[in-house]
Amino acid sequence: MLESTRVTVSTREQLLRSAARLFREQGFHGTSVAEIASAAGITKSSLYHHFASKQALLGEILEDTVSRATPAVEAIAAADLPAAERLREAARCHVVELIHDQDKVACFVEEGRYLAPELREVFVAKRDRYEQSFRRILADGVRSGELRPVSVGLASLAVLGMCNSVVHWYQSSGPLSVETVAEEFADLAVKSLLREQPSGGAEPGGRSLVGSSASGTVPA
Amino acid sequence: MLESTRVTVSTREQLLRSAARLFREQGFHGTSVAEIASAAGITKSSLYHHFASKQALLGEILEDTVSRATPAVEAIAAADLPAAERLREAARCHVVELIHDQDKVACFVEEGRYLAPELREVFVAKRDRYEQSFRRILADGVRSGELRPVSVGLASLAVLGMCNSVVHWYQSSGPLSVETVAEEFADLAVKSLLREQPSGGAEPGGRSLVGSSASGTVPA
DNA sequence: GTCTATAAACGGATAGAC
DNA sequence: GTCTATCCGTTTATAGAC
Repeated sequence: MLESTRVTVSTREQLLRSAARLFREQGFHGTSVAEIASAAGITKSSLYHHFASKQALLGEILEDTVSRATPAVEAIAAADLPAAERLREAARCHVVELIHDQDKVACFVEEGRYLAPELREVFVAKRDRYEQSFRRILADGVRSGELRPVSVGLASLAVLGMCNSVVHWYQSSGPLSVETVAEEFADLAVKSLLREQPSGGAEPGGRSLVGSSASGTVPA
Repeated sequence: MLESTRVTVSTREQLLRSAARLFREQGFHGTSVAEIASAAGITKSSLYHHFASKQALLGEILEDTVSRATPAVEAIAAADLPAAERLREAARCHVVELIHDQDKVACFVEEGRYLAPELREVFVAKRDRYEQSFRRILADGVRSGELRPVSVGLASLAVLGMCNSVVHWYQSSGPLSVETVAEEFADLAVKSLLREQPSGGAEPGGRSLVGSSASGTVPA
């Protein structure tokens, strides 16, 4: 590390980024190797010097994603905190990571199913391990009575499905900050499962002064 | 209607069903016209007698879906009921319809973005109109104070994202009934947004006898 | 590490016979 | 309505020069 911050990126990483963006926009099968190479500023043939196949490109995008996200949620799941707080933090972390590298995560969520059988097996195992952290938190919360006695399997899929959907509409150029979205979604996840509301004491049917809390409209 | 129940299906409808199944499994761009025709028991050329293009096939799948689902949720949104009850019913209805024609709805959720620009404009407008029913219910609930003062835009996307995710993992051959999933998800949606929990009075930190309420494990 | 050239297969779509 | 045969552009991937 002789240089302070590297702004240039290796051709290899540039190819991964271009591929992730195009796979997200057009789908894995809707994107040609030539397009990826062109977006990275080289020819199709040169791409094959860096990656053995289009499949290998997708595989590495998914690997990048899961290897970065898994340690973070596993640490949260293992923390010495009430389940509701761990759930909030895990959901928040999930959304933040998702937006941080939106193209690659979108590939993880949407295009992972197009991996060839051999690679897909590994992918599914790693995805399951990631999701296991959420199931663990929910199971803890249900066992302790902190959370409602829901089906842990269903509720985990619901929370993850809700959070993952952010990848389809969030635009960093839009009015909503990463933190706003992450905290709102984490809040929805926790409140949907909490046994007791730490209520302010307002009566049912009471009025609210607020019509819509967040500032802007949400892009389609 | 001289015959009681038609078990045979027109070639045209058979093509739509085959296309929806294959688009769902392999993606729009990952499916060839020849595969669709073959799955319906005819040749590629014969398919072009029924549909002008692969795009037209996708367009009609989406049209089928939206034209069946929209009236149902619009009736619910307009009903003279508390917002929380309308939300529960709309979410339940959404999940039931989604599972009822899972292949076509999966195309609606996942493959609609691959429509050619002209057709996509119509598609997006119809999808927005569908989602508008959810926003309307949520806005009513927030205005009346029945629901928490959340951002209606964000919360609608959260609820729909959560419900739509069912399309990715539900298997009718699995242990979970349509009704179980629909009611659990509707419950999560309502509880995430309700201002006051109609609580049974258990104390926070209390114990539950139930580890996991639904019967079986959930498929990956 | 990048290029030009090319292989070999597959894609959507059409022509025209029956 | 379905077929066989075909057009022709595009696809993934490779060979081999620089």
